[in-house]
Amino acid sequence: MSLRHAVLGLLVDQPASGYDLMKRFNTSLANVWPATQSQVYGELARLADNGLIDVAAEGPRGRKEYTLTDTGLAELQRWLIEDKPEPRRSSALLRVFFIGVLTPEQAADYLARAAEQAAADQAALRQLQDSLDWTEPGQLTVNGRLALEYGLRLYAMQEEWAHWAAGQLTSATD
Amino acid sequence: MSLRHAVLGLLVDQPASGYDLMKRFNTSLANVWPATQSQVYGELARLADNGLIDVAAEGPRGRKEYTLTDTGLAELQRWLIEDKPEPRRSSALLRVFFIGVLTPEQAADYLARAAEQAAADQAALRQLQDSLDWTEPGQLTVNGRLALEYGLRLYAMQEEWAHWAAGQLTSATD
DNA sequence: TGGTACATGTAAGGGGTTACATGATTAA
DNA sequence: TTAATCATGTAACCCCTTACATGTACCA
Repeated sequence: MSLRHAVLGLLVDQPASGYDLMKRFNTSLANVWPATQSQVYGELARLADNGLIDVAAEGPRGRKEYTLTDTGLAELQRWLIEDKPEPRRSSALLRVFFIGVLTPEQAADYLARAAEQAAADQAALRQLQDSLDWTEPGQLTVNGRLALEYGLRLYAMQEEWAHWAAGQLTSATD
Repeated sequence: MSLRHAVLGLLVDQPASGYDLMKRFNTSLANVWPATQSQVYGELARLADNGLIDVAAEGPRGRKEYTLTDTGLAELQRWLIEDKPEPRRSSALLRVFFIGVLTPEQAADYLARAAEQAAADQAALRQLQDSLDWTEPGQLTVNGRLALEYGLRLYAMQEEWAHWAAGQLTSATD
């Protein structure tokens, strides 16, 4: 149930409406925890019911601006420290498991495209890194840099692995 | 919708009952695509309805042994080649984004534990690698090796990153 | 004969995605 | 005045998890 904690985290020090939050989800968290509008509004209602957030102000067009309560902040901290990460599913790895049903040519092509994709993703992240304004300090930018570096390292690893795996397949076919 | 393709993949060249499949999910695919008994039986019924698998034999205790049909194999191959990987969610990265709400000590502790966890996961995978019998060739073992290597590289990267991130935080706090 | 392994299924509830539905405010 | 932006909400459908429910075959 991490959507709830993503919402809480985005409200730390920055009160926002559901509409505002959607923008933050679509920019800062796009590569980390995507969420849809329908999900966010539902979760906001639930969090308010449970006292983890408050409606601090109402504006035009029915705008409701939410703030984090003490209870909400405590829950966010608890989650950060206590909760164990859930088991991960990887459709990419699942494909690798079954790559044997393809012809050697198709398999080689698949791995080549995987390597290209990883390289492209890495380039896109690097561009994002260059485009962001790192001059003004703040929690999101500092921690965003850590997350961004994780992404860069992940894509680099994926690219190297795909090349290695392609080599393994060709040597096995010989 | 990858569960469907996991089931199809596990049935390639190896007819099985739902019970058999559960064993394969809990061993070969445990770290790649976990599935529950209730999911597997439901999916088998749906796949049979859609003609992607057939009941090839019935045994004691109501056992139904399924085989892949030509349509099923074709669908598996199509998925391998055509389908794009879905956007990934990472609760680990989400935590990193919000690590600023912890005290510096708590944050350092969190990253230290993340590094330890990655090291432990890597060690567990290496043990699995050593314990498996690689002598008998077969698609699953060959491709399983590729997937295993991916896991080893991923955990290594996570460990290195956690150490680096811890360094970033301490230098920022100074 | 009694326990373990084999074997299949259903139900309830949570979370996610897509699509639908509606309306107010602002700026050109 | 009209188009873009702001703003919230609901409904249907799919996937996943947990728990419940039932019964058969085999082996010691």
